[in-house]
Amino acid sequence: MSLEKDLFKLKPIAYTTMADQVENHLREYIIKRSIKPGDPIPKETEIAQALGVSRNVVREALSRLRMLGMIESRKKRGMILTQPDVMKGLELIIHPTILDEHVRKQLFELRLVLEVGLGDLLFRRKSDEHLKKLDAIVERENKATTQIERIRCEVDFHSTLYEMAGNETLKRFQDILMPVFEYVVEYESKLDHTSVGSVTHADLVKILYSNNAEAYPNAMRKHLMPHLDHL
Amino acid sequence: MSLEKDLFKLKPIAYTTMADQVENHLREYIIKRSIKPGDPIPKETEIAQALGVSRNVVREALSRLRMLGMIESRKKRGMILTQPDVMKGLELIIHPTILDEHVRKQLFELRLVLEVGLGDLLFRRKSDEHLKKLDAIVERENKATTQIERIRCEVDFHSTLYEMAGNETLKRFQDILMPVFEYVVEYESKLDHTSVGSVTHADLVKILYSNNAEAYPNAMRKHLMPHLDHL
DNA sequence: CACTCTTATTAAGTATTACATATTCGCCTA
DNA sequence: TAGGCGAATATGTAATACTTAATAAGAGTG
Repeated sequence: MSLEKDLFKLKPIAYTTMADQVENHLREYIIKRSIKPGDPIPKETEIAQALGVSRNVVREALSRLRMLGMIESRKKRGMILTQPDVMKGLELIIHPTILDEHVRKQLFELRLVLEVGLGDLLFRRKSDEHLKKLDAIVERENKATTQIERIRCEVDFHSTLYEMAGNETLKRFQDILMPVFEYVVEYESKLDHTSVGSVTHADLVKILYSNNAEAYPNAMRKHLMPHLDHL
Repeated sequence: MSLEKDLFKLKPIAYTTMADQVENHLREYIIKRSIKPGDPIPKETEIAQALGVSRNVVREALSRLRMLGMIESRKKRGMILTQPDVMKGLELIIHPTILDEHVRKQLFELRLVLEVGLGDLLFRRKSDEHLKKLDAIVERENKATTQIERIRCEVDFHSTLYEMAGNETLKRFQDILMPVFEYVVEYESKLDHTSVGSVTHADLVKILYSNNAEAYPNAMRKHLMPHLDHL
Protein backbone atom coordinates (compact mmCIF):
# COMPACT_ATOMS: atom_id res chain seq x y z
CA MET A 1 0.00 0.00 0.00
CA SER A 2 1.24 3.39 -0.90
CA LEU A 3 -0.26 4.85 2.25
CA GLU A 4 1.82 2.55 4.37
CA LYS A 5 4.89 3.44 2.38
CA ASP A 6 4.19 7.11 2.98
CA LEU A 7 3.95 6.54 6.69
CA PHE A 8 7.24 4.77 6.73
CA LYS A 9 8.76 7.62 4.81
CA LEU A 10 7.46 10.07 7.36
CA LYS A 11 8.72 8.19 10.36
CA PRO A 12 12.43 8.94 10.17
CA ILE A 13 11.72 12.65 9.86
CA ALA A 14 9.75 12.78 13.05
CA TYR A 15 12.43 10.81 14.88
CA THR A 16 14.08 12.76 17.63
CA THR A 17 16.71 11.64 20.06
CA MET A 18 16.67 12.32 23.78
CA ALA A 19 19.42 14.88 23.27
CA ASP A 20 17.20 16.77 20.82
CA GLN A 21 14.37 16.85 23.31
CA VAL A 22 16.59 17.96 26.16
CA GLU A 23 18.00 20.68 23.94
CA ASN A 24 14.51 21.98 23.23
CA HIS A 25 13.56 21.72 26.89
CA LEU A 26 16.54 23.85 27.79
CA ARG A 27 15.70 26.45 25.15
CA GLU A 28 12.14 26.67 26.45
CA TYR A 29 13.40 26.82 30.00
CA ILE A 30 15.63 29.76 29.14
CA ILE A 31 12.85 31.63 27.38
CA LYS A 32 10.04 30.96 29.81
CA ARG A 33 12.08 31.82 32.83
CA SER A 34 13.49 34.76 30.85
CA ILE A 35 16.97 33.96 32.06
CA LYS A 36 19.45 36.70 31.32
CA PRO A 37 23.12 36.53 30.36
CA GLY A 38 25.15 35.90 33.49
CA ASP A 39 22.39 33.99 35.24
CA PRO A 40 23.13 30.43 36.33
CA ILE A 41 21.68 27.29 34.79
CA PRO A 42 20.82 24.15 36.77
CA LYS A 43 23.53 21.54 37.26
CA GLU A 44 23.88 18.70 34.82
CA THR A 45 22.78 16.16 37.41
CA GLU A 46 19.75 18.23 38.32
CA ILE A 47 18.66 18.50 34.71
CA ALA A 48 19.22 14.81 34.15
CA GLN A 49 17.16 13.89 37.17
CA ALA A 50 14.42 16.40 36.42
CA LEU A 51 13.97 15.15 32.86
CA GLY A 52 14.56 11.51 33.74
CA VAL A 53 17.44 10.97 31.35
CA SER A 54 21.07 10.07 31.66
CA ARG A 55 23.61 12.76 32.35
CA ASN A 56 25.27 11.74 29.14
CA VAL A 57 22.29 12.86 27.12
CA VAL A 58 22.12 16.13 29.00
CA ARG A 59 25.77 16.75 28.25
CA GLU A 60 25.19 16.28 24.53
CA ALA A 61 22.49 18.92 24.58
CA LEU A 62 24.59 21.29 26.67
CA SER A 63 27.54 20.70 24.40
CA ARG A 64 25.53 22.03 21.49
CA LEU A 65 24.46 25.18 23.27
CA ARG A 66 28.02 25.70 24.42
CA MET A 67 29.28 25.50 20.85
CA LEU A 68 26.84 28.20 19.80
CA GLY A 69 28.12 30.38 22.60
CA MET A 70 24.81 30.36 24.42
CA ILE A 71 26.26 29.02 27.66
CA GLU A 72 29.60 28.84 29.39
CA SER A 73 30.60 26.38 32.02
CA ARG A 74 33.30 26.36 34.65
CA LYS A 75 34.39 23.58 36.82
CA LYS A 76 32.62 24.23 40.04
CA ARG A 77 30.70 27.43 39.43
CA GLY A 78 28.24 25.57 37.25
CA MET A 79 26.98 26.98 33.99
CA ILE A 80 25.81 30.44 33.08
CA LEU A 81 23.91 31.86 30.16
CA THR A 82 25.94 34.12 27.91
CA GLN A 83 25.10 36.72 25.31
CA PRO A 84 25.98 34.85 22.14
CA ASP A 85 27.45 36.24 18.97
CA VAL A 86 24.46 36.04 16.62
CA MET A 87 26.68 35.26 13.64
CA LYS A 88 28.53 32.44 15.41
CA GLY A 89 26.16 29.81 14.09
CA LEU A 90 26.58 30.99 10.54
CA GLU A 91 30.34 30.91 10.90
CA LEU A 92 30.32 27.38 12.23
CA ILE A 93 28.30 26.11 9.34
CA ILE A 94 29.91 28.01 6.51
CA HIS A 95 33.55 27.77 7.43
CA PRO A 96 34.16 24.09 7.00
CA THR A 97 31.50 23.28 4.51
CA ILE A 98 31.86 22.54 0.89
CA LEU A 99 28.91 24.54 -0.37
CA ASP A 100 27.40 23.58 -3.64
CA GLU A 101 27.45 25.97 -6.54
CA HIS A 102 23.80 26.85 -6.12
CA VAL A 103 24.11 28.08 -2.55
CA ARG A 104 27.37 29.86 -3.27
CA LYS A 105 25.68 31.78 -6.03
CA GLN A 106 22.88 32.78 -3.69
CA LEU A 107 25.35 34.03 -1.12
CA PHE A 108 27.10 36.04 -3.78
CA GLU A 109 23.79 37.60 -4.75
CA LEU A 110 23.27 38.42 -1.11
CA ARG A 111 26.57 40.27 -1.10
CA LEU A 112 25.58 42.33 -4.13
CA VAL A 113 22.27 43.23 -2.50
CA LEU A 114 24.05 44.34 0.65
CA GLU A 115 26.55 46.57 -1.09
CA VAL A 116 23.93 48.37 -3.13
CA GLY A 117 21.79 48.95 -0.05
CA LEU A 118 24.68 50.01 2.15
CA GLY A 119 24.50 53.66 1.21
CA ASP A 120 22.47 55.15 4.01
CA LEU A 121 24.60 53.58 6.70
CA LEU A 122 27.72 54.87 4.96
CA PHE A 123 26.52 58.46 4.65
CA ARG A 124 25.36 58.55 8.24
CA ARG A 125 28.57 57.12 9.67
CA LYS A 126 31.40 58.02 7.35
CA SER A 127 34.42 59.62 8.96
CA ASP A 128 37.43 61.39 7.51
CA GLU A 129 39.67 58.48 8.47
CA HIS A 130 37.53 56.08 6.51
CA LEU A 131 37.47 58.31 3.46
CA LYS A 132 41.24 58.73 3.60
CA LYS A 133 41.63 54.99 3.87
CA LEU A 134 39.55 54.57 0.73
CA ASP A 135 41.68 57.22 -1.00
CA ALA A 136 44.79 55.29 -0.11
CA ILE A 137 43.38 52.07 -1.48
CA VAL A 138 42.39 53.72 -4.75
CA GLU A 139 45.85 55.17 -5.08
CA ARG A 140 47.42 51.80 -4.35
CA GLU A 141 45.16 50.30 -6.97
CA ASN A 142 46.22 52.81 -9.61
CA LYS A 143 49.87 52.10 -8.95
CA ALA A 144 49.37 48.36 -8.91
CA THR A 145 51.18 46.45 -11.59
CA THR A 146 50.16 42.88 -10.92
CA GLN A 147 46.72 41.38 -11.13
CA ILE A 148 47.08 39.93 -7.65
CA GLU A 149 47.72 43.36 -6.19
CA ARG A 150 44.67 44.76 -7.95
CA ILE A 151 42.44 42.03 -6.58
CA ARG A 152 43.77 42.65 -3.11
CA CYS A 153 42.80 46.30 -3.48
CA GLU A 154 39.38 45.29 -4.71
CA VAL A 155 38.82 43.21 -1.58
CA ASP A 156 40.23 45.90 0.71
CA PHE A 157 38.02 48.55 -0.82
CA HIS A 158 34.79 46.69 -0.30
CA SER A 159 35.79 45.47 3.16
CA THR A 160 36.44 49.05 4.15
CA LEU A 161 32.95 49.96 3.06
CA TYR A 162 31.49 47.43 5.47
CA GLU A 163 33.73 48.84 8.15
CA MET A 164 32.47 52.34 7.39
CA ALA A 165 28.89 51.19 7.80
CA GLY A 166 29.52 51.01 11.54
CA ASN A 167 27.47 47.88 12.05
CA GLU A 168 29.45 45.14 13.76
CA THR A 169 26.96 42.42 12.93
CA LEU A 170 26.96 43.37 9.28
CA LYS A 171 30.74 43.49 9.19
CA ARG A 172 30.95 40.08 10.80
CA PHE A 173 28.47 38.76 8.28
CA GLN A 174 30.70 40.00 5.50
CA ASP A 175 33.84 38.56 7.06
CA ILE A 176 32.22 35.15 7.28
CA LEU A 177 30.95 35.26 3.73
CA MET A 178 34.17 36.55 2.21
CA PRO A 179 36.01 33.23 1.91
CA VAL A 180 33.08 31.84 -0.02
CA PHE A 181 33.67 34.35 -2.76
CA GLU A 182 37.25 33.43 -3.47
CA TYR A 183 36.06 31.42 -6.40
CA VAL A 184 34.85 34.65 -7.92
CA VAL A 185 38.39 35.90 -8.11
CA GLU A 186 39.08 33.69 -11.07
CA TYR A 187 36.55 35.19 -13.40
CA GLU A 188 36.94 38.51 -11.66
CA SER A 189 40.45 38.64 -13.04
CA LYS A 190 39.11 38.22 -16.54
CA LEU A 191 36.77 41.17 -16.26
CA ASP A 192 37.86 44.45 -17.76
CA HIS A 193 37.66 46.87 -14.87
CA THR A 194 38.71 49.80 -16.97
CA SER A 195 35.85 49.29 -19.38
CA VAL A 196 34.19 52.49 -20.51
CA GLY A 197 31.11 53.62 -18.66
CA SER A 198 31.70 51.49 -15.61
CA VAL A 199 31.81 53.28 -12.28
CA THR A 200 35.24 53.00 -10.69
CA HIS A 201 36.25 52.93 -7.07
CA ALA A 202 37.44 56.50 -7.46
CA ASP A 203 33.96 57.51 -8.61
CA LEU A 204 32.41 55.86 -5.56
CA VAL A 205 34.77 57.66 -3.23
CA LYS A 206 33.89 60.95 -4.87
CA ILE A 207 30.23 60.32 -4.16
CA LEU A 208 31.00 59.38 -0.57
CA TYR A 209 32.85 62.67 -0.14
CA SER A 210 29.76 64.52 -1.31
CA ASN A 211 26.56 64.39 0.69
CA ASN A 212 24.57 63.04 -2.21
CA ALA A 213 23.13 59.86 -0.73
CA GLU A 214 20.72 59.55 -3.64
CA ALA A 215 23.56 58.99 -6.07
CA TYR A 216 25.09 56.07 -4.19
CA PRO A 217 22.79 53.12 -4.94
CA ASN A 218 22.81 53.44 -8.70
CA ALA A 219 26.52 54.22 -8.76
CA MET A 220 27.20 51.02 -6.85
CA ARG A 221 24.80 49.18 -9.12
CA LYS A 222 26.77 50.31 -12.14
CA HIS A 223 30.01 49.40 -10.43
CA LEU A 224 28.73 45.89 -9.78
CA MET A 225 26.95 45.61 -13.11
CA PRO A 226 29.36 43.03 -14.53
CA HIS A 227 28.38 40.77 -11.64
CA LEU A 228 24.72 41.66 -11.74
CA ASP A 229 24.59 40.81 -15.42
CA HIS A 230 25.65 37.30 -14.50
CA LEU A 231 22.45 36.70 -12.56
CA MET B 1 53.22 39.99 39.16
CA SER B 2 51.08 41.40 36.46
CA LEU B 3 52.57 39.01 33.95
CA GLU B 4 51.41 36.08 35.97
CA LYS B 5 47.97 37.61 36.24
CA ASP B 6 47.86 38.00 32.50
CA LEU B 7 48.76 34.40 32.01
CA PHE B 8 46.02 33.31 34.33
CA LYS B 9 43.59 35.51 32.48
CA LEU B 10 44.64 33.95 29.20
CA LYS B 11 44.37 30.41 30.39
CA PRO B 12 40.59 30.00 30.51
CA ILE B 13 40.30 31.41 27.00
CA ALA B 14 42.75 28.95 25.54
CA TYR B 15 41.10 26.10 27.42
CA THR B 16 39.52 23.60 25.14
CA THR B 17 37.77 20.40 25.99
CA MET B 18 38.35 17.09 24.26
CA ALA B 19 35.00 17.49 22.54
CA ASP B 20 36.16 20.79 21.05
CA GLN B 21 39.29 19.18 19.71
CA VAL B 22 37.44 16.22 18.26
CA GLU B 23 34.99 18.60 16.63
CA ASN B 24 37.84 20.45 14.94
CA HIS B 25 39.50 17.20 13.95
CA LEU B 26 36.31 16.10 12.25
CA ARG B 27 35.95 19.43 10.44
CA GLU B 28 39.51 19.15 9.16
CA TYR B 29 38.95 15.55 8.23
CA ILE B 30 35.94 16.48 6.15
CA ILE B 31 37.78 19.27 4.36
CA LYS B 32 41.08 17.53 3.76
CA ARG B 33 39.46 14.38 2.44
CA SER B 34 37.01 16.60 0.55
CA ILE B 35 34.15 14.39 1.60
CA LYS B 36 30.97 15.12 -0.28
CA PRO B 37 27.35 15.05 0.87
CA GLY B 38 26.17 11.47 0.96
CA ASP B 39 29.59 10.06 1.71
CA PRO B 40 29.98 8.00 4.87
CA ILE B 41 31.88 9.08 7.98
CA PRO B 42 33.83 6.68 10.19
CA LYS B 43 31.96 4.96 13.00
CA GLU B 44 31.90 6.46 16.45
CA THR B 45 34.06 3.69 17.86
CA GLU B 46 36.60 4.07 15.07
CA ILE B 47 36.90 7.81 15.66
CA ALA B 48 37.19 7.30 19.40
CA GLN B 49 39.95 4.75 18.97
CA ALA B 50 41.78 6.74 16.30
CA LEU B 51 41.86 9.88 18.44
CA GLY B 52 42.40 8.06 21.68
CA VAL B 53 39.35 9.44 23.45
CA SER B 54 36.22 8.03 24.92
CA ARG B 55 33.24 7.39 22.69
CA ASN B 56 31.37 9.74 24.93
CA VAL B 57 33.49 12.66 23.86
CA VAL B 58 33.16 11.73 20.22
CA ARG B 59 29.42 11.68 20.57
CA GLU B 60 29.39 15.19 21.97
CA ALA B 61 31.29 16.45 18.96
CA LEU B 62 29.10 14.54 16.53
CA SER B 63 26.02 15.78 18.30
CA ARG B 64 27.05 19.34 17.52
CA LEU B 65 27.61 18.68 13.84
CA ARG B 66 24.32 16.84 13.70
CA MET B 67 22.51 19.82 15.16
CA LEU B 68 23.94 22.06 12.46
CA GLY B 69 22.70 19.62 9.85
CA MET B 70 26.19 18.76 8.70
CA ILE B 71 25.78 15.05 9.31
CA GLU B 72 22.97 12.56 9.61
CA SER B 73 23.11 9.25 11.36
CA ARG B 74 21.03 6.13 11.15
CA LYS B 75 21.05 3.11 13.30
CA LYS B 76 23.11 0.70 11.36
CA ARG B 77 24.03 2.56 8.21
CA GLY B 78 26.47 4.70 10.16
CA MET B 79 26.75 8.40 9.54
CA ILE B 80 26.85 10.38 6.33
CA LEU B 81 27.75 13.92 5.48
CA THR B 82 24.82 16.06 4.39
CA GLN B 83 24.49 19.33 2.53
CA PRO B 84 23.53 21.63 5.39
CA ASP B 85 21.15 24.53 5.26
CA VAL B 86 23.58 27.44 5.55
CA MET B 87 21.11 29.48 7.56
CA LYS B 88 20.42 26.71 10.07
CA GLY B 89 23.10 27.94 12.44
CA LEU B 90 21.69 31.44 12.41
CA GLU B 91 18.22 30.11 13.14
CA LEU B 92 19.41 28.07 16.08
CA ILE B 93 21.10 31.00 17.72
CA ILE B 94 18.58 33.72 17.02
CA HIS B 95 15.32 32.03 17.75
CA PRO B 96 15.58 31.33 21.43
CA THR B 97 17.85 34.13 22.42
CA ILE B 98 16.93 37.25 24.21
CA LEU B 99 19.03 39.56 22.09
CA ASP B 100 20.06 42.80 23.60
CA GLU B 101 18.83 46.05 22.18
CA HIS B 102 22.15 46.80 20.50
CA VAL B 103 22.22 43.64 18.37
CA ARG B 104 18.54 43.89 17.56
CA LYS B 105 19.13 47.37 16.21
CA GLN B 106 21.97 46.12 14.05
CA LEU B 107 19.82 43.36 12.61
CA PHE B 108 17.11 45.87 11.83
CA GLU B 109 19.66 47.99 9.98
CA LEU B 110 20.66 44.90 8.08
CA ARG B 111 17.08 44.46 6.98
CA LEU B 112 16.88 48.02 5.73
CA VAL B 113 20.10 47.55 3.76
CA LEU B 114 18.75 44.39 2.17
CA GLU B 115 15.47 45.89 1.07
CA VAL B 116 17.08 48.89 -0.56
CA GLY B 117 19.55 46.70 -2.42
CA LEU B 118 16.99 44.14 -3.44
CA GLY B 119 16.03 45.90 -6.65
CA ASP B 120 18.12 44.12 -9.22
CA LEU B 121 17.03 40.69 -8.09
CA LEU B 122 13.42 41.80 -8.20
CA PHE B 123 13.57 43.22 -11.70
CA ARG B 124 15.35 40.18 -13.02
CA ARG B 125 12.95 37.69 -11.47
CA LYS B 126 9.57 39.35 -11.10
CA SER B 127 6.63 37.44 -12.47
CA ASP B 128 3.03 38.41 -13.11
CA GLU B 129 1.87 36.26 -10.23
CA HIS B 130 4.12 38.10 -7.83
CA LEU B 131 3.00 41.49 -9.07
CA LYS B 132 -0.64 40.48 -8.75
CA LYS B 133 0.01 39.29 -5.24
CA LEU B 134 1.46 42.67 -4.38
CA ASP B 135 -1.56 44.35 -5.95
CA ALA B 136 -3.85 42.27 -3.78
CA ILE B 137 -1.93 43.17 -0.64
CA VAL B 138 -2.07 46.88 -1.47
CA GLU B 139 -5.79 46.64 -2.05
CA ARG B 140 -6.26 44.80 1.23
CA GLU B 141 -4.25 47.48 2.93
CA ASN B 142 -6.41 50.26 1.54
CA LYS B 143 -9.56 48.55 2.75
CA ALA B 144 -8.10 47.79 6.14
CA THR B 145 -9.83 49.42 9.05
CA THR B 146 -7.81 48.23 12.03
CA GLN B 147 -4.19 48.95 12.80
CA ILE B 148 -3.47 45.25 13.22
CA GLU B 149 -4.71 44.51 9.72
CA ARG B 150 -2.52 47.27 8.30
CA ILE B 151 0.56 45.92 10.03
CA ARG B 152 -0.19 42.46 8.73
CA CYS B 153 -0.28 43.89 5.22
CA GLU B 154 2.98 45.69 5.84
CA VAL B 155 4.65 42.43 6.79
CA ASP B 156 3.05 40.53 3.91
CA PHE B 157 4.16 43.12 1.39
CA HIS B 158 7.80 43.05 2.36
CA SER B 159 7.85 39.28 2.73
CA THR B 160 6.50 38.99 -0.78
CA LEU B 161 9.35 41.15 -2.03
CA TYR B 162 11.86 38.66 -0.62
CA GLU B 163 9.90 35.89 -2.26
CA MET B 164 10.05 37.72 -5.58
CA ALA B 165 13.80 37.99 -5.32
CA GLY B 166 14.00 34.29 -6.10
CA ASN B 167 16.83 33.63 -3.68
CA GLU B 168 16.00 30.89 -1.20
CA THR B 169 18.91 31.69 1.09
CA LEU B 170 17.93 35.33 1.24
CA LYS B 171 14.29 34.47 1.89
CA ARG B 172 15.29 32.14 4.68
CA PHE B 173 17.48 34.85 6.14
CA GLN B 174 14.51 37.15 6.20
CA ASP B 175 12.20 34.55 7.72
CA ILE B 176 14.65 34.00 10.55
CA LEU B 177 15.15 37.68 11.20
CA MET B 178 11.47 38.57 11.04
CA PRO B 179 10.54 37.63 14.61
CA VAL B 180 13.30 39.88 15.89
CA PHE B 181 11.56 42.87 14.41
CA GLU B 182 8.27 42.42 16.17
CA TYR B 183 9.34 44.98 18.69
CA VAL B 184 9.39 47.47 15.85
CA VAL B 185 5.68 47.05 15.43
CA GLU B 186 5.05 49.17 18.48
CA TYR B 187 6.59 52.33 17.23
CA GLU B 188 5.70 51.35 13.71
CA SER B 189 2.07 51.79 14.67
CA LYS B 190 2.81 55.32 15.79
CA LEU B 191 4.32 56.33 12.48
CA ASP B 192 2.17 58.20 10.04
CA HIS B 193 2.27 56.10 6.93
CA THR B 194 0.12 58.48 4.99
CA SER B 195 2.50 61.33 5.60
CA VAL B 196 3.01 63.57 2.59
CA GLY B 197 5.95 62.86 0.35
CA SER B 198 6.53 59.31 1.58
CA VAL B 199 6.57 56.56 -1.04
CA THR B 200 3.71 54.14 -0.54
CA HIS B 201 3.48 50.44 -1.28
CA ALA B 202 1.36 51.32 -4.30
CA ASP B 203 4.16 53.52 -5.61
CA LEU B 204 6.65 50.70 -5.21
CA VAL B 205 4.41 48.31 -7.10
CA LYS B 206 4.07 50.83 -9.90
CA ILE B 207 7.84 50.96 -10.22
CA LEU B 208 8.06 47.18 -10.22
CA TYR B 209 5.53 47.06 -13.06
CA SER B 210 7.76 49.36 -15.06
CA ASN B 211 11.20 48.29 -16.14
CA ASN B 212 12.86 51.20 -14.45
CA ALA B 213 15.37 49.46 -12.19
CA GLU B 214 17.14 52.75 -11.54
CA ALA B 215 14.11 54.17 -9.78
CA TYR B 216 13.78 51.36 -7.25
CA PRO B 217 16.59 51.97 -4.72
CA ASN B 218 15.74 55.57 -3.96
CA ALA B 219 12.03 54.83 -3.95
CA MET B 220 12.57 52.16 -1.35
CA ARG B 221 14.88 54.48 0.55
CA LYS B 222 12.12 57.06 0.72
CA HIS B 223 9.63 54.41 1.73
CA LEU B 224 11.87 53.33 4.59
CA MET B 225 12.98 56.85 5.43
CA PRO B 226 11.08 57.00 8.74
CA HIS B 227 13.15 54.02 9.85
CA LEU B 228 16.37 55.26 8.31
CA ASP B 229 16.01 58.52 10.13
CA HIS B 230 16.07 56.62 13.39
CA LEU B 231 19.62 55.47 12.75
C1' DC C 1 14.25 -21.30 -8.52
C1' DA C 2 12.32 -17.49 -6.43
C1' DC C 3 10.37 -15.66 -2.44
C1' DT C 4 9.34 -14.76 2.22
C1' DC C 5 10.25 -15.24 6.97
C1' DT C 6 13.56 -15.49 10.58
C1' DT C 7 17.78 -14.62 12.69
C1' DA C 8 22.30 -12.58 13.34
C1' DT C 9 25.08 -8.68 13.04
C1' DT C 10 26.21 -4.07 13.23
C1' DA C 11 26.30 0.76 14.73
C1' DA C 12 23.93 4.36 16.97
C1' DG C 13 21.25 5.67 21.32
C1' DT C 14 20.88 5.40 26.33
C1' DA C 15 22.17 4.34 31.11
C1' DT C 16 25.31 3.68 34.92
C1' DT C 17 29.40 4.02 37.39
C1' DA C 18 33.80 5.62 38.54
C1' DC C 19 37.33 8.75 38.58
C1' DA C 20 39.96 13.24 37.30
C1' DT C 21 40.23 18.07 37.69
C1' DA C 22 39.54 22.50 39.04
C1' DT C 23 37.27 25.92 41.84
C1' DT C 24 35.08 27.61 45.84
C1' DC C 25 34.54 27.81 50.71
C1' DG C 26 35.61 27.33 55.28
C1' DC C 27 38.35 25.86 58.90
C1' DC C 28 42.54 25.87 61.23
C1' DT C 29 46.95 27.47 62.47
C1' DA C 30 50.95 30.71 62.85
C1' DT D 1 44.25 38.82 60.87
C1' DA D 2 46.44 36.61 57.10
C1' DG D 3 47.57 32.71 54.81
C1' DG D 4 47.41 28.09 53.65
C1' DC D 5 45.42 23.56 53.74
C1' DG D 6 41.83 20.44 52.93
C1' DA D 7 36.83 19.25 52.09
C1' DA D 8 32.99 19.83 49.11
C1' DT D 9 31.20 20.37 44.58
C1' DA D 10 30.29 20.44 39.59
C1' DT D 11 32.18 19.73 35.19
C1' DG D 12 35.21 16.71 32.15
C1' DT D 13 36.60 12.07 30.77
C1' DA D 14 36.58 7.02 30.63
C1' DA D 15 34.71 2.49 30.52
C1' DT D 16 31.11 -0.80 30.22
C1' DA D 17 26.76 -2.77 29.38
C1' DC D 18 22.51 -2.75 27.37
C1' DT D 19 18.66 -1.17 23.91
C1' DT D 20 17.03 -0.32 19.41
C1' DA D 21 16.67 -0.29 14.64
C1' DA D 22 18.27 -1.40 10.12
C1' DT D 23 20.70 -4.30 7.14
C1' DA D 24 22.44 -8.69 5.55
C1' DA D 25 22.54 -13.45 5.49
C1' DG D 26 20.52 -17.78 5.77
C1' DA D 27 16.90 -21.19 6.19
C1' DG D 28 12.69 -23.01 4.97
C1' DT D 29 8.67 -23.26 1.78
C1' DG D 30 5.77 -22.61 -2.33
